[in-house]
Amino acid sequence: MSDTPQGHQSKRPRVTIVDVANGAGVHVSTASRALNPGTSHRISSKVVRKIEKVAEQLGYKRNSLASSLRTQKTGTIGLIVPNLSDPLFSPIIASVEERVAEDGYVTFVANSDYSPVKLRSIVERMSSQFVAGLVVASFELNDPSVELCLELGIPTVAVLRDPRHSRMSSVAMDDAAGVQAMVEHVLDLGHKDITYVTPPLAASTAQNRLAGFNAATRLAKAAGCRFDVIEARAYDVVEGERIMGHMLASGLTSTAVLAFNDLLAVGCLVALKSAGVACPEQISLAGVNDLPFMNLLSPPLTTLHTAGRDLGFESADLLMSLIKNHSQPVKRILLTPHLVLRGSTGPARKPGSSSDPSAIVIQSDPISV
Amino acid sequence: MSDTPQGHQSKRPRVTIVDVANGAGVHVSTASRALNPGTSHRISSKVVRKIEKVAEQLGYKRNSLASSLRTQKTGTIGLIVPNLSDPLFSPIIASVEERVAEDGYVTFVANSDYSPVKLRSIVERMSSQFVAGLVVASFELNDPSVELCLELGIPTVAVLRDPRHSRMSSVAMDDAAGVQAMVEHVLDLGHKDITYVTPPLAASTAQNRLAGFNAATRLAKAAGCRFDVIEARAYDVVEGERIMGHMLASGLTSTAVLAFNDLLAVGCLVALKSAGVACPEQISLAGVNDLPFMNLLSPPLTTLHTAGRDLGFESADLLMSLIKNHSQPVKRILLTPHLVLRGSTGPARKPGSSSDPSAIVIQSDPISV
DNA sequence: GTGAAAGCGCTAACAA
DNA sequence: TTGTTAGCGCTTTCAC
Repeated sequence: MSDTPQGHQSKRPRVTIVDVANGAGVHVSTASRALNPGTSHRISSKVVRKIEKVAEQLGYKRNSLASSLRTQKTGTIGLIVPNLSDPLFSPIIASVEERVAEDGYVTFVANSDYSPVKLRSIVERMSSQFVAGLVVASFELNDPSVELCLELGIPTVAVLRDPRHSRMSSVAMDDAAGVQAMVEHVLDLGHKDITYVTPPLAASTAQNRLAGFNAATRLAKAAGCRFDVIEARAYDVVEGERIMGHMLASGLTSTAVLAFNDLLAVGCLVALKSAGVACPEQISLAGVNDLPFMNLLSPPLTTLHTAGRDLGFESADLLMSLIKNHSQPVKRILLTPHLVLRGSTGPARKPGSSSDPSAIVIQSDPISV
Repeated sequence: MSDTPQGHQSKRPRVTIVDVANGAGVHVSTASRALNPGTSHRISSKVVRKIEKVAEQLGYKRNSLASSLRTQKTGTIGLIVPNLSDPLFSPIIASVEERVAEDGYVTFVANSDYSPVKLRSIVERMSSQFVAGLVVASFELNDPSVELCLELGIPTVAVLRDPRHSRMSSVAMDDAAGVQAMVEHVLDLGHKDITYVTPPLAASTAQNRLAGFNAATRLAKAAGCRFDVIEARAYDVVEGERIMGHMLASGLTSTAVLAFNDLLAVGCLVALKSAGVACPEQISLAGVNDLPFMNLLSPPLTTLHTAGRDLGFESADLLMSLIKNHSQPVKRILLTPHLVLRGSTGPARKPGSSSDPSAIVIQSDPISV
């Protein structure tokens, strides 16, 4: 990092509040009061109008740096995500930006790259920029940055993460319930041997989804069903492909594979295709998030819909109210994901039919893109 | 917009440079010089070390607001895109953020929502926040904000847009060449009747791609080929679906349809599927951008790859050098898109075979997901 | 309802 | 090499 960022020099010298005051023949303090919504009522409306007119003519723009320095308040909020390129975060970024803009705030974004160390330094930097608040999608389980934010006194909302044992408000999906619903869906389809692909349990989402899977299986295990959990090393398509390849090579018996997210599921799908295993006829597959285009894959992916815009909006909304009233009770908002049933899950293959592709009866009704 | 954004109150009063100076037994100005990379060499290294130690112990963080107010320089740059939710911009956002972070800058993002009016107000707001520079993906053709940025003296780089007749630097794809290559591709496949779907010509990309199409067709028209251009009203999947539905209904004769972008192409694909028209056997289809998952559609989409990360990196890099040296010559960087051939384009159907699906010989070699 | 004056925290002349 | 002083542009007591 170089340390000497430079600014631009405006061509024309900037118009300051002093210029406005002079132009209107009043004192700066009067101009300041007139130009601030909170204090303009203390000035006669005649003078206010005059000052506003002069300000308009001169093209006066308040210097927010000076204003913030004086008031110790800024009109900026920070948004931190673990991976700016993941399509999952796009609607969250967009909706947070929209919601805070309603209250006159602008948004800083930063990428923590799934690193708690980077996250910490971003939080510190944003704190030193005096952000009014933070929306963070990057907290790991027991992430020290949670406490850091709390100690720094920065209003903070965790999104898509649930720092359960802290005093931090959060907005997340009800992961456990969602996965549970997904397990029930495949059980309904007659599957008796189900594998769940989890990523490393660093994030609360990973834990919650696994908990949902385990909860659902506890009931079904009595009925003689078989359940497996396999741990992936990452969250992406490549890893999904690797892990499904691995499973197939080592004699996968499951007829249904549920993945932590769509990216892993898509990777699994790719591996199935290249191994010549039919989905859903031989193996049913499902993901989580309902990313764009999941409805257009072949087969279209059954998944849990994550309402990104709702998450972003709710978290930004919560942050705004937190900023207005610091001593608000901690809130923990859980949105319910809904099951999106598509072509990648189907009836379990008949017991007795081998996993030899040639023995499989193709019985899917093709679901169009 | 409410007008009174609030900041957070730190629990502990902040440590200022005065505290550090007192702690080290030196004057503030000495502390300031010691703590600034640009001036620390003027202080004896012994004192520098002492001051750094005290700063460290006290947990001093420079107040960037005060610093910026004094120096008229900020460590922030602004990034403006027309649609934060479009996957096309994700890698651009990510790579811009990464590149400027290397030089110690943080990134503001904002969404112009394809509105020149909103764009203008965002530019003004960012200017009043003293951004050091701007990367803008939202400029329309002859957008007045181009001149505004230039007049305000803000170093600005247009990305994915090419404000040709202005003094603004830009980084974009060579759209004309790309589309031309795409036309040649389908001509090679034997297509003699080709339709290009363009959006409204508000953006330079739209103009350039159309120009590329026209240039390519001029040559081929002599050979008796037929070319059509149809104008869509938007850039998205829904519009693609609508327009293809419309074309089919009004007796489309083309055997190849090239769309302005992948989203429109995907929409076309959806419409083809629901109309029972085989792609590519009856109609070949291609897009532009190579969005995530385009390789996994059925059929996988032939498209032009837009290197989002490269675009973002190059534009941020250019901006950094522009900030360091304002009087740099205007640069216009063009990246060459490459053709990604997949399953959605195939040989033209035999002349004489009707457009009746039942008469079509299925001859695609299936390309796996 | 308006003016006077102080100061947010920092850096950059100018001195010494 | 270090200290002195002024001031970036704004808001906010405190007077009147």
